[in-house]
Amino acid sequence: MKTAKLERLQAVGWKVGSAEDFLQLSDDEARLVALKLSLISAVKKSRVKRKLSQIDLAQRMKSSQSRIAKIEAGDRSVSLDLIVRALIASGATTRDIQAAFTANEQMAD
Amino acid sequence: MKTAKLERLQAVGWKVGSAEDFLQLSDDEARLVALKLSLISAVKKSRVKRKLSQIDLAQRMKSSQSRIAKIEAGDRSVSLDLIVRALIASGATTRDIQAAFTANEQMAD
DNA sequence: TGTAAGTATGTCAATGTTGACATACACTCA
DNA sequence: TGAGTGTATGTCAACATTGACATACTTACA
Repeated sequence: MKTAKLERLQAVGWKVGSAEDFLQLSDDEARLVALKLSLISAVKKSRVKRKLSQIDLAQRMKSSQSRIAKIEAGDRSVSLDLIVRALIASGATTRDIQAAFTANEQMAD
Repeated sequence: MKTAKLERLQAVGWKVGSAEDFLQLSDDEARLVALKLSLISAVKKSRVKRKLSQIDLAQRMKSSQSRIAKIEAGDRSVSLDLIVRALIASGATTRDIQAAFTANEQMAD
């Protein structure tokens, strides 16, 4: 983005926007979505690997079976926070989490 | 947790709870907090490295300067979602994000 | 000193996320 | 068939998070 004439305008503000901004935002958004998907599949993989039912996992993280189902279904009412909490509660190691990110790298861009 | 006499009781429910549950929850909580802190410091590192002001970064992710400040201050009104968005928007590579997790591994357990 | 750029903190209405619950669906076993 | 176990989906009041704004603090530079 050209920072020429805009510098004075944006001052304290910041709502400038441009096609480039939009494109980058789309790209970033895509990266975030891909990351979420990777972590989601890691949750299910980790849970099943440890032979935990959705109810078991829900107990472990003081949540409910329906929430776990929504996590694994990729319901949009589920935050990244909750996904990572589920991943940790499912017994996933830090290495497992990193692996999910690695898988994500292949999907991104 | 012993699944003996409880099996019948929990049935559809799942609010059983125990000292072990509590301890594990604390541990999981600690892991999540440590992870957040790692990502937060990665955000600031990445932003500064690329010579972006908080306003610059805010523009990139359609947020506001005050939110970026709160992210970096570890304000508890900030979600993991927003931290990761900031990390991505700051230009951090997937490798950078992984590095943040690696740093976290040293802090965990 | 002053002024400009960057950062920090408090507030709040709008929006997003949560556990909980009901209920439906899928599958296995007897 | 029916009972048991596990999973999926819709709903909602309570609670959490958001961008936006005002304003204060901090440096650096002249």
